[in-house]
Amino acid sequence: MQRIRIKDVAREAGVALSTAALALRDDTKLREETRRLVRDAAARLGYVYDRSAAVMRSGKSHTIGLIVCEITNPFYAELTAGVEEALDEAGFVVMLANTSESVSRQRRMLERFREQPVDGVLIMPATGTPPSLLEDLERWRLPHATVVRGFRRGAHTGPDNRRGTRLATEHLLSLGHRRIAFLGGGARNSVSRERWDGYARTMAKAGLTPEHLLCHTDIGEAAGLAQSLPANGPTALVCYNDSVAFGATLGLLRSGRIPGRDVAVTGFDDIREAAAWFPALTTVRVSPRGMGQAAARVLLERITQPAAPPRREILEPTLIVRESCGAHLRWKG
Amino acid sequence: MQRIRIKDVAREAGVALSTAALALRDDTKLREETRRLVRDAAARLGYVYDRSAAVMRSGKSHTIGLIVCEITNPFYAELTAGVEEALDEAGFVVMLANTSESVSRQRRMLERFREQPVDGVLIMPATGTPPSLLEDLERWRLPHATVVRGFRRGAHTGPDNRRGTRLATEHLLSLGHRRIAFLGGGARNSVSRERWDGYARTMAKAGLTPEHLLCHTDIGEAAGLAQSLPANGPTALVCYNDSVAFGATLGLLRSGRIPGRDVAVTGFDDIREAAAWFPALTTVRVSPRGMGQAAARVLLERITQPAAPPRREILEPTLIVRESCGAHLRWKG
DNA sequence: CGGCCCGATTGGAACGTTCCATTATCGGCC
DNA sequence: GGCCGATAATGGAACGTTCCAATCGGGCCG
Repeated sequence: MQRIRIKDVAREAGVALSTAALALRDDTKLREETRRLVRDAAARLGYVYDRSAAVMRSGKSHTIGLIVCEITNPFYAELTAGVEEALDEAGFVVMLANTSESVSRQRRMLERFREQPVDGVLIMPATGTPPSLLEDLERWRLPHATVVRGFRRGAHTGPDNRRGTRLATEHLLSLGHRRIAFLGGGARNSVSRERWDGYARTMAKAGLTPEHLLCHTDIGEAAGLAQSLPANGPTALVCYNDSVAFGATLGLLRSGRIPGRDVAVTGFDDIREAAAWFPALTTVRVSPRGMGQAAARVLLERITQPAAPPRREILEPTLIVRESCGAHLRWKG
Repeated sequence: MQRIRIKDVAREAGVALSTAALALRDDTKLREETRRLVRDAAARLGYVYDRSAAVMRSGKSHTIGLIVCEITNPFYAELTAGVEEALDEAGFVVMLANTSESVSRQRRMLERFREQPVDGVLIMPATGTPPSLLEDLERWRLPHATVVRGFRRGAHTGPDNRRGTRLATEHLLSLGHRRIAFLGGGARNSVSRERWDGYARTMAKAGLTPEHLLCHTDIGEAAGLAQSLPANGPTALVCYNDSVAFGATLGLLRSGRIPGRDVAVTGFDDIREAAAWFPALTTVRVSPRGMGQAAARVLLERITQPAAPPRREILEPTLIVRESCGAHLRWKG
């Protein structure tokens, strides 16, 4: 009992090989009756479509390569889920590569995807990725798009990071804070730069000096920094993202301070855990899942219309006011 | 300027097609000199290996399908990272499918993977998956293995869940707790059953009655349950996993109780955030990343030796005592 | 009645590798 | 000098689809 091919189905149904192939694709060039005939024969024999042959002949694999900079980061995990969801709907499958922020691993995986039958790649560039990567992809004629982190050129989907931290900073200013520090974002990538920038500009416009408390996107590290914050230090923290904000609140708790009451904290991303947090996290919502879906659509557009100019989709973030900024305490007195 | 094939490289190097093919695979049947000749020619022309043809001819894709029940769950995200890491090392690529605990979506993806050129599938079965799935996979002759959640038969890698909750429960008993409840694990899958079982048996052996506070694996839901816990309720909570434990501590904080001091809490999994938590989470470590790597190896073994009996690898969990169980307070007085 | 067009079906090449059997070359040995 | 084995290289079929051009009937029109 060996594998059944279209040839066998054709013989069983009493039609030519190409007719059977057409029927199995449900091509309307064939009479409905013929199609049913073939379908039945296929079902009887237990025929299973062999994509590898189709891929080789047609050159389309209906597969895309997804390069994730750090899948254990809840934000990127959620984004990945969105990408996968949208691509599945379009009949595409995701090949996953987690680079763990390693530029060399990213390079290796991209070279593999070039050989692999992949119709395009969606990239969240590892921190420190040289912009020349984009040129390579273009030279390779590999359809591509970036998400969250991006370059000046090329198809891209991401949040308006400057606007996001501006909203958070303005909110804290409106609550009366003056010593507001920026926590996290020590990485050299576009997101770090833009988020810092939105905060710094807003501070400058208010006539205040920005202050950068550098740390990586790591709960433990952020917690340590917040814990050792002096009592006469900043009264509010604009955090690089939710994970850093979580760390900040934990650090404050450790040092006996209640986040929201003693020091205001804001996040960025609004990952799932943010609403359930203690205190519930005031944050800038960008909807990672929605962004993943949008990015998938942008890439699919590149694949189906390679000649069209690459689309750049900047999503507007919104400020979600909860408890960690202390706004709710103003009403309670 | 069209795509370069082996044929072109062969002509450039002045050798036969099959010689060039052999050389590009660095086959030792060829003189080193010939291999170099071909390699140089390939480099000169910018030859790119076309895997789709190789896959079709050889029947091996060096690709596996990974079915994740919920990738936004940090535990599974970490596990996915481990799988990807180990497979990459073996020269395999991961096709990702996130089922979001939907049995029908899982079915659909598996059927797709059957057509897709995939050498095997690694599955974290969605809650409610019928055991007949295993029979289907066997009938399809698709090499497979389960991780974390599994069935009675078949290749499997997972933690000793019973032992895990037993360790946690025994620890709480040794700290003097008597009213210990089990929180979470409302899902109908093997993990839920086993973790509950390990707790319940240990309680019974100590002559105490087990108590089940049911909720899904959701921080918000767990927080709500813990928050509304009466003052004369359980003094300790054995949680289904770390996420539920996080929820529990947040809920306790909300109701003005300090987890660890007022109510002891233990988790399960030891995900990354557990150590940084406030209070640092006492939990059962299973090392999701290591488990992912182990599972990948088990599946690869199935693929390379289909005739061998499927391996079942049960990993021993260890109790990591931190602060949330209150053990550290015993010394401080 | 013959030619034409249209829808339905067919035949066969092509995709770019891998795999297997075969040939060529050469040195050593009886 | 012919035979053998080993090493190095070659030739060509095969994998299972898709794609394109060709064929086949039958109805319609002039």
